[in-house]
Amino acid sequence: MRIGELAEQAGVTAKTVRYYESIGLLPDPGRSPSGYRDYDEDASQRLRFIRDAQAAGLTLKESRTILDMKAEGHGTCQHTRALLDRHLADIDAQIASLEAARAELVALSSRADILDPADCTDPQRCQVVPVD
Amino acid sequence: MRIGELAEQAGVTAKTVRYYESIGLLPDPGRSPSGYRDYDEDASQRLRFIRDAQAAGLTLKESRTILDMKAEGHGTCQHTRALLDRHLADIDAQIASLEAARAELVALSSRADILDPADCTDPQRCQVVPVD
DNA sequence: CGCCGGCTTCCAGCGCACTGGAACCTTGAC
DNA sequence: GTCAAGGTTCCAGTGCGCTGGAAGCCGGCG
Repeated sequence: MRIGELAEQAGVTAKTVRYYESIGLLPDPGRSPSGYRDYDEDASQRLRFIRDAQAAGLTLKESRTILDMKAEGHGTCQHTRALLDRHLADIDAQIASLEAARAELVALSSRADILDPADCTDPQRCQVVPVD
Repeated sequence: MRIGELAEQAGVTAKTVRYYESIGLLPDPGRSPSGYRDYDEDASQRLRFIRDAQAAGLTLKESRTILDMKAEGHGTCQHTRALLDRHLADIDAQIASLEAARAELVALSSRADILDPADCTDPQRCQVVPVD
């Protein structure tokens, strides 16, 4: 598949895909005779893993380390194991934080439900809080 | 309390606190006669909310919007409500992503458990994967 | 009294992850 | 043939969230 299709599948832009390639996060793909990049399902999976990992707070560099690990089969080594476990701990901490923030927002939101909706009639008042 | 104590309570640096103040995220605190910033419990809470919100993927600007909202009591307005709900949706999506990434890492980690630990005896081999 | 850690301001720079834009080429539909 | 959509390279710029460092002031201890 071409870069646009790949990018859409993973929910990124073609620019981002080229950027990932430039920093070595995605391997150089094959090229069509005309010079277009040509991707397979592997690339798509790899890209999706990167997105997930990134959502989990890993940097691109860290994602790369893990992907390299996977590729080289060095899963048994102490320090790679430690790296994984550290990230797991990070992720768990992040999930906890997210849930705390979520609770905070839910509280705010339900307070919005209860309070007098009459306050909302004046568009001027709503402008007070800048949304951008 | 002084800036160092506040910072430590929230797990940030004093520099960060001053930076937050400079972008209007924290209100100007009172000052001691000698010019030192003087914080109360409110500031500490606000700072902790910011950290939580940030962990949830909100930008500092968005945190500010929400805090302003809270302060001004404009919780009932349609668009502030929408803002909150949008963030809630974001957070839920992020939790899902985190859990996917978590599963992925757990799988890698447990694979590390199962595989032959004999591979780990040679320190050279472990160097193959750069950790930083 | 000196000293040191912590505070003050101000300004510059940095790392990450893109993003925009110029200039040009390819593909496929009409 | 021509036209738009989408591909190519390369380089510079952007936004976020800090961070470092200089130069100097305050408070408490020995």
